[in-house]
Amino acid sequence: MGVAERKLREKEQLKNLILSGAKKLFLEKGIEKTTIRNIADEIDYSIGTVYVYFKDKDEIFNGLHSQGFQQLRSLMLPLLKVNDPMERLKALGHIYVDFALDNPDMYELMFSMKAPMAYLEKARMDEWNEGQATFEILRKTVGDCLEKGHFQGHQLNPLTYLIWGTVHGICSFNSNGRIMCVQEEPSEELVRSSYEEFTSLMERF
Amino acid sequence: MGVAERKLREKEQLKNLILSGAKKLFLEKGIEKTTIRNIADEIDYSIGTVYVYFKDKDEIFNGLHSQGFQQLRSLMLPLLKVNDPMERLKALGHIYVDFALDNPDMYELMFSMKAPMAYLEKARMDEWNEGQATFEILRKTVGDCLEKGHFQGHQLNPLTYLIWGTVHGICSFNSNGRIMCVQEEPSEELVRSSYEEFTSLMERF
DNA sequence: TATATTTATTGAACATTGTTCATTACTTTT
DNA sequence: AAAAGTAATGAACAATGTTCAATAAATATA
Repeated sequence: MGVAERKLREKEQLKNLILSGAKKLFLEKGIEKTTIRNIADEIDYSIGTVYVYFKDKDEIFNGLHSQGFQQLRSLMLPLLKVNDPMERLKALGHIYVDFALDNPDMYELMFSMKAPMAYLEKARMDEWNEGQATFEILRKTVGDCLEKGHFQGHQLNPLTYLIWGTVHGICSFNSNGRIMCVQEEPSEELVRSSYEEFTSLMERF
Repeated sequence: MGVAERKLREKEQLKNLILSGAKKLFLEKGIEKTTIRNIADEIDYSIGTVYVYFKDKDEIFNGLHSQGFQQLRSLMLPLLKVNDPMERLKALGHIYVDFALDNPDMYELMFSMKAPMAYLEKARMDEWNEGQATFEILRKTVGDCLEKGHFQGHQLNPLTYLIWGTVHGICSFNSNGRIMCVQEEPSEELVRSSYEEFTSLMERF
C-alpha cells in the first residue's frame, strides 16, 4: 500500500511546513508576538489545521526546540574527531558561543523559555533526550580531559555541569538582554572576550 | 500642606500593595498564570485601579524585578566588610547561589524573563541601574582580587562578566528546568557542588 | 455648612489570543 | 457512481490585557 505511506509522508511534510512557518515568524517578529493565526496565515492553512498537527502551542515550541538541538548537535559532532580532549573542549565551547550569538532567539527558546519543557511535562515525557545527548558529548570530553590529567581533584558531573553552566551563563546574558551593565563594548565582543578568559583559565589545568 | 503629602504616601502604599499581591500570586501559582484580574481580586481592588498605578503588566513585572534586585543587593552589601577579596568573592557567590535556589521564581523574573527589560525599553530608560549596581559590587571585588595578584594576566571586565556568567549559568539551569540531564542527584545538590568546583578552581589563582 | 471642583475608583466593553468542534470538502475504497 | 473515510475549515468560546466613560469619594471654596 503506497497510499498510506504517501499520506504519512504528507503528514510529516505539513508538520514541517508548520514548524518552518513558525520559525520564520519567530525570527522575523519575535517569539512572543507570533500567534497561531499568524503561523496559519504564513503557510496558507487555517487555524484548525495547525491544531490537527499540533496539540497546542507548546508542542510547536517543543518542535522547534528539538530542531534547535539537532542543529547544535550537528555542529558539535564533527569536533569529536579532535583527539586532544582539551582542544576539543575549547572547540566545543567556541561552537556553542557562535551558535548562541548567531541565533539568539533560538537560543532563548532552547535554554530559557518554559514552554518547550512544559510540553514535555504535559506529555509525561520525563526525559529530555536532546539536552541529555548534548550533555553527553560534553561529559565525554571532560572525562577524557580528566583521564589525561587535567582538572585534577575535580568530579566529572559537577565539573561538566560547571563548564556548560559557564558557557551558557555568558551566552544567556546576551540573548535575554541582561548585558547592558557593561556598556563600553558591544555585547557580542564581551561574550567572546569572556569566553577567551575562560579558555585561558582552563588551559592552565 | 500635609494633604498632598499624605496622598503621595497613600499612592505609594497602594502601589506596594499591588506589587505584594502580585508577588504572592507569582509564588503561589506561578508567574505565567497570574493575571491582572487575579491581582486585583487578591487585594480587593478593581482591574481599573491596577491600571491607574501601573501603565501595563510589564511595569508590574519590572516593579518586582527591582524589588528582587534590592533584596539581593541587601544580602550582598554586608559582605563588603570581608577584607580578603578572594574570600569576599567566594562569599558573594555563595549568597547569590543561595538566593537563586531559595527564590527560583524571583530569579527567573530577574534574569530570564523578557518583560521587565521590555518595560525599560518602552519607557526609554536605556539604563538598567539595578543590574549595574549589582555588577559594580562584583567588579569592585574582582578588581581587588586582581590588585592582590589573583587572576594574573586577565582583564577586569571580561573576567567579572565571566564570573557572574558562571554563577548565573549554574543557577539558571535550575530555575528554568534544564537540569534534568544529570539525574542521579537532586538538582539543588548539583548546583551547590558545581559552585564548590568553581570556588576550588578560583582558589588556585 | 452647602456647593463646586478635583481626585480616585470602578467595571462594562473591546481587541486579541489559544483552543474546540460541528460542518464542509476532498480522497479513497467499494 | 455511491459510500466510507480522511483532511481542512473557520465560526464560536473562554480567558486575557487594556481602555475609558461613568460613578463615588475627598477636598477646596463660598
